[in-house]
Amino acid sequence: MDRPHPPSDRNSLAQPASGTVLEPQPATRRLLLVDCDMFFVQVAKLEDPEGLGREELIIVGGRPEGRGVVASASYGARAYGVRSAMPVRHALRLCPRAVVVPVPRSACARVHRQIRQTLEVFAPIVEAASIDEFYLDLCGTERLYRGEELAATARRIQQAVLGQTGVATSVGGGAQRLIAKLAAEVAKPGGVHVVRAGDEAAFMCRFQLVDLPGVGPVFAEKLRRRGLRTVRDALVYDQTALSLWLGESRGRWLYRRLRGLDDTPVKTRAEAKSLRHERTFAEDLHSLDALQTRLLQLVLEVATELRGHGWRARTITTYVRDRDFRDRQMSRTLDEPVESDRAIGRVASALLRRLWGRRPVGVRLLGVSLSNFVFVHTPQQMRLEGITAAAEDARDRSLAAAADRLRGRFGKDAVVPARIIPRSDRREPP
DNA sequence: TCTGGGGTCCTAGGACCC
DNA sequence: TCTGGGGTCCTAGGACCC
Repeated sequence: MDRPHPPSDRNSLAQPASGTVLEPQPATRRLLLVDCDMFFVQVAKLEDPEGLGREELIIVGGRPEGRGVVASASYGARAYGVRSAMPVRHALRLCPRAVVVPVPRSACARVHRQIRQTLEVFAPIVEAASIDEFYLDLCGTERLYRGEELAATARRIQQAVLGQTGVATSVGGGAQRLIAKLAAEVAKPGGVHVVRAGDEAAFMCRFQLVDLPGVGPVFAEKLRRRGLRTVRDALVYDQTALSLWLGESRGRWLYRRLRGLDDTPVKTRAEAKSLRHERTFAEDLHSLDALQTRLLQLVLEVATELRGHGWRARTITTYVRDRDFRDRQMSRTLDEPVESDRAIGRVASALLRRLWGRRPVGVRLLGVSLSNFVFVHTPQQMRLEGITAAAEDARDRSLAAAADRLRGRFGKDAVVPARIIPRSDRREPP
């Protein structure tokens, strides 16, 4: 992913450390970004070809009466001014005839996998940057494609995705991820745009600073206060000036980005680093009891997903968004990773109690996040019995596994524990 | 207009260790 | 009495992305 703060600025020409294998690198990379157009809307239509498939005005997001926002809108609805992240209520005022449907999550995940499989036929490295974006590195395919123009390859890939999954895409191409990403924006909707090596600097000059991935509203405002709105405005400053003003790492990052310099590799994605489940309530919750009840459901959801991956987690985070939109969180890292509803629930619940104690005001959103994962089959460090108490034991784990099996057979509401948290907290986690 | 849900990465201070 | 330097881990907050 493109990041505002790259961890290092390694010179790509630097000699590798001894022992690393030298791989021949082509002079310029051939990268593509395949971006699905209004992905959620397309998937919703594919799922319901006779109903939604015939509609023109579609908003995918929360319920019309709830607190949801627009996740994706059809081009018809966008013509009325509907945009992503806009509250659904507001969107419906702009476009009252629009049909509102929830995000079809499982179908999106399925279509995502189908698209990836299609792309893997064309490129040795496919990186899913999000649910609807894929970077392709066509390294080593020069002979296979017999010198075919990158734009022609891109069009064949586009056709294959459409033919095999029914999803229309826009494709950007170039020698850097940043360039491919911006080229895909230019290509929308449904086109292909490739920037030739050497044309990057000129290509960048057509953008506003806020168009650059990694420049969000806060950073854009800071730049605007200096009178900088476009890439062209900012190009007159050298790296020293930008670093003095923005700090070393951010200054260097912006300097390179303005010029289209980006040697971030395309890599197959590693496993997720965190999992979270959260809920925004239709009405703010005003009591710890009510929050604890909702917390248990979230713990159940996120813990089930954790076990589905075959992972355990060491870090548990409970977070809230207060009624005034202030976000707060507390986390706890255990000495040993856990996976059971009971162990995770005990920690999450204790954290919630502390959050509430510090600021007992109405809560609009509650969430539980798990991170610091360990594979279940990774050998655990020996524990000194009697010195530290385990956060969970074999019984907790087998109970959780049994509940997972029942939910797998009879649905997710088949087993709902009456009480994950013991009334007396005699067994504090270590 | 009143702001979802699921992610990633960065910063900065403090604890702790050598 | 006045006080090193570097590294890692944990915690809380925040920007940003789709």
